[in-house]
Amino acid sequence: MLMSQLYAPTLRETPAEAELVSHQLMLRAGLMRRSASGMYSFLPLGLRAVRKVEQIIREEMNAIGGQEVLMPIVQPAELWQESGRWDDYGDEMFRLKDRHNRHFCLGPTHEELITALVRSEVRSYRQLPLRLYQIQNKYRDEIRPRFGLMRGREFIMKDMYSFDQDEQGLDESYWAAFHAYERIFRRCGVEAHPVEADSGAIGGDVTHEFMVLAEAGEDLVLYCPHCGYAANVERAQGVEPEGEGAQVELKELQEVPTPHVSTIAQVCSFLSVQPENCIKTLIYLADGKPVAALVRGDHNLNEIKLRKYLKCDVLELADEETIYRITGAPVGFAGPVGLDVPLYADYAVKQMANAVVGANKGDHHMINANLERDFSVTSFADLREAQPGDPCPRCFKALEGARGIEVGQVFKLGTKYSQAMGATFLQENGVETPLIMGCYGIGVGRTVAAVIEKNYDGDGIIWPISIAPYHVVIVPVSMKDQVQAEAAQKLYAELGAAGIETVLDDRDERPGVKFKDADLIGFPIRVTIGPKSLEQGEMEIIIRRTKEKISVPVEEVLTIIRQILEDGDVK
RNA sequence: CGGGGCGUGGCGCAGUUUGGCUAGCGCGCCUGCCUUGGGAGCAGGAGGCCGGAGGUUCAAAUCCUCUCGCCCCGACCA
Repeated sequence: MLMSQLYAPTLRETPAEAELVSHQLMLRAGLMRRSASGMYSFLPLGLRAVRKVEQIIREEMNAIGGQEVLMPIVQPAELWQESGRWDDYGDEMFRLKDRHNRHFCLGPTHEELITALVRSEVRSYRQLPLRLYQIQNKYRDEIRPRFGLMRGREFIMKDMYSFDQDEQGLDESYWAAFHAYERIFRRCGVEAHPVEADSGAIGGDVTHEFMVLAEAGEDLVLYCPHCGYAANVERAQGVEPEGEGAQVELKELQEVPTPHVSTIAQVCSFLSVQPENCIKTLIYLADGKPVAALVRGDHNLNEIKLRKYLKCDVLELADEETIYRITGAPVGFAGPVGLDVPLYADYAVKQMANAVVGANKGDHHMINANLERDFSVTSFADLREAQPGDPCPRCFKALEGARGIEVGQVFKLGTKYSQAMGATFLQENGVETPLIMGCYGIGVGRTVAAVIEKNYDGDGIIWPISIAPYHVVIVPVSMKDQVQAEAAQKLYAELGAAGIETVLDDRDERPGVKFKDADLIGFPIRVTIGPKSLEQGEMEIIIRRTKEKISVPVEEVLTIIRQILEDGDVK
């Protein structure tokens, strides 16, 4: 490709719309342009990187017996009504109607479609296992799209679905995908750590997310450097503490006026106490029934844990009116003492003494509240959001925290969809059974963004060879010098013939401009052709990642480049 | 959805408070000269219904109303 022809509009200045480095660089290097909030057009360079990632994914999916299909983006409402997700999915689903007033959505994922596709064709255990995947656009009307490709409303996703006849088969599919994912991300040039996760709206129990650790990540990962436990904060388990906590003298329960003091922070500063001595009382509606959840003032409740513990479908914070009805006080003054709803407390509450709590009375709190003496709870459970420093649930050493970009997730779905949608098969013994499913996603664009987020410097992107849009850029210092131009053309032809993806920067620009663009776009290898070295029969090979410069005799350039590409990245 | 901010040539911005003359600046773009090892220099030039609609006024980028788009923070933590 000739640089003079390549549609790669680079920008000298950083566009105001981008905050994340990867986002800025993708715009500056001319990989993509925004078309609407959360939606992007890929330009040639960006698309080539995307295609490379896709190709790696294809190879690894095929290697575990995956077969590629392509399903429509527009999906009929009926299928989603069958699974119950037409209502569950909410505002995040792009919905539309056709001219006959029939309802459709733009697929946010494809469990329903694939299940419908398979149920009419798979009849027998002899057709299993079946692993189908596609690489397709997905649509989610995100509440707040941001960070370029990190959280878009339209995005490219690889999604595989497995169908097995039993749990063991599912297990095999799951771990096959798991290990394929490890290979995929490694080949793309990033470390992605598998962490235990919550399955969210997709459903299922066993699931791992693959996280690229980066400050820009939207998720918090807790991991144990000692035993290797790693989990998304949504999932990370707490540990039930042993013993009763410190023995201290129980002081007298006392009501104190706290005018206009409703948040933990306000209470602490008003009463000169620490958040860890306060109990937060949160009133929830679990499937419509009021419950109270207690956590220590410096802890956050993990709603996912509470919902699971209560085994309820809908869990939401109670509205002001309900709170007033239940506690007899406006929002901000709820407390466990005398509260007549089921009370569920996080383990940490068990060890508290002389705590500050809401008084269930406007503008009042109580101090020196104590468990059993002043109030009792229905049960204790692991309800709080784990945080760095908490004990590891496996080995009890301190957990550490890191931010992560979720580039992939694998789920064991079980029979959630096959059951709801009647996707069954006949077992060997003739019994009709729902298919056992798994699903496995990779965010393609997000992977590209994550790779950049982990591979850049002050000059621009540093592509790993495996997904670089092009491998080599040839930069003659001056195209007007016949000798250089001819040498450049010759090398360009040679590299092309050798199957090396090369761009020749044939623009009549000053060398500085060409070097800057080459660095910004991030070609792994640059060959500079200048008058001085050429006189000595040499060219310069510059490694983008290390800035290492090697002078090489002209006739050896191809060989050396080949070798560099074969050796892969030096990290 | 709540809060904050921003929409002015392709990009980055000034001008808006206190309405006023041909709406500026840097970069980029075009032509020519010159230059060619890290985003050169000189000269000339093109390009803007100031997001859109309505209104106030002798006069609106500027004031008022409505609207659209984009960015950031937050979204129930009592």
